[in-house]
Amino acid sequence: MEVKPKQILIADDEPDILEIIRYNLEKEGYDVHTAKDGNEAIDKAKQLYPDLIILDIMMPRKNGVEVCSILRTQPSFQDTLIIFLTAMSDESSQIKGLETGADDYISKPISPKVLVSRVNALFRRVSTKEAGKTLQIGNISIDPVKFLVTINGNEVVLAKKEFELIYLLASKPGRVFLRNEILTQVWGNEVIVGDRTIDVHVRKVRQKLGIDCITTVKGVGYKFEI
Amino acid sequence: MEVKPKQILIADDEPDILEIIRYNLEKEGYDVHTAKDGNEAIDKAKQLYPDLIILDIMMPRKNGVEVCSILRTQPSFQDTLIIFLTAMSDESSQIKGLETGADDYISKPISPKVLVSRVNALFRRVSTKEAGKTLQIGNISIDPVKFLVTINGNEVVLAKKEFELIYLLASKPGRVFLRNEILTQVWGNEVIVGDRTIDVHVRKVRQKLGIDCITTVKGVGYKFEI
DNA sequence: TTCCATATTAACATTCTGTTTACACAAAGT
DNA sequence: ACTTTGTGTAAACAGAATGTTAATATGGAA
Repeated sequence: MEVKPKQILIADDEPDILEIIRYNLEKEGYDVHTAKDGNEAIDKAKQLYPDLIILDIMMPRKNGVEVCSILRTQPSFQDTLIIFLTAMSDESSQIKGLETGADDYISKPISPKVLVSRVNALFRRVSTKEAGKTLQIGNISIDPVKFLVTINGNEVVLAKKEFELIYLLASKPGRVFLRNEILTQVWGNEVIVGDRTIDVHVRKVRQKLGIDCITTVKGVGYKFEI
Repeated sequence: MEVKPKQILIADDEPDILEIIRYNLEKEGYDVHTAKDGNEAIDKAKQLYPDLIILDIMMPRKNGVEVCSILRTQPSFQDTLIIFLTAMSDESSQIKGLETGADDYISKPISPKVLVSRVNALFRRVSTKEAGKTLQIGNISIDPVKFLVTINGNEVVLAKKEFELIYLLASKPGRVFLRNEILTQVWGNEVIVGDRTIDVHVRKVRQKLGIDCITTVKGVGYKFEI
């Protein structure tokens, strides 16, 4: 299975820092996006749904802690990884950061080596338990390795996009995914497709699976449930 | 996910101050409304139900403290954030302000930086505990992530507006929401709809839930209670 | 290249939601 | 009793959102 590079969003008001981080993370094979203040970070986060967000604590237009708590209130960012950048001395923000729901923090001045290893470690930590795993919901299993959906032992073959769609939805059964969210997660954030594209894929999945496990929430999005 | 920008109402009789504040807060991404005296502040507050009200202490036609205590007597403004603007020297009003039920005060002359950070801090304080959470009242649970209302384990599917309505009411069980308040919270303050619109939605919710958890308070509004 | 499956669009059909209209009903005031 | 005011209900409608189908594009494999 072709693995998309992880999307990382970095927010810091110092362009130099931004570039150092970008350089080192892109070298590692990540896709890096940047924002220069808190509000831009929020906007881009909602637009990209990145896998990891790195937030400087001290930023204009909403500091890192604020951005973090705002994002965390939304279901879509409940499980997004967040790392804080803190001034070395500032211990209290470190604590506060972790309280607010950050997954890690990195002290400035930044050592590229530390940065990269922390980021890798974080992805490793979640990937071991989360990603690439066969989902099992009721009598349906979704195996991303074999690229196979099985219902009561019957194998169903899905096309790539169809599979990614059902895999996304099924990764959090019950949770509603906004159309926007689905678009960026499955199609990628630069691709622009028409309104009906999602529907058509949903339809095909429903059709192929034969059972009714994708529910429409009108005006909102879709969710997986049996 | 669509998030409405926070609504802020500012009341001050000096147009310059009004504009400075407006400029800085709009830059932060907030929606700003203004009033030039105490009475206008009250009127606009009741019309907008803003998330935050910034009141100058010295104003014609009811000063800030008066406005604050008047608003605080109404349930609808019990949880609205209020900040006072005070003259630097005037310590007694600061104390009085906090006694009256303000959440913070800012000394004049105003530093945009201080202003913005105080405002952000205030929102952060409340946002961490409030938003996006599953409500649980008695045997009813209202889950905005799954977009689902559950009564004794039975799932009830509501349309978007219906859900937003019940979620608002249930967010403060027992508290009466004025019709106006419901309109601005659920429909938004620019949308104009007819008188019966709320009723019809209330009716549909009652119907779908099957149990009687929305109480009519005639001449006033509705409240959630079991 | 040609073939084939997949992905996307376009056009149209369908469903559902939100809103209004019209009227019934209840409570309170005169 | 009559009027006024406010809410409940049902039906009807417009428009939004989604479903469906077929046609077209795309891209990879033979």
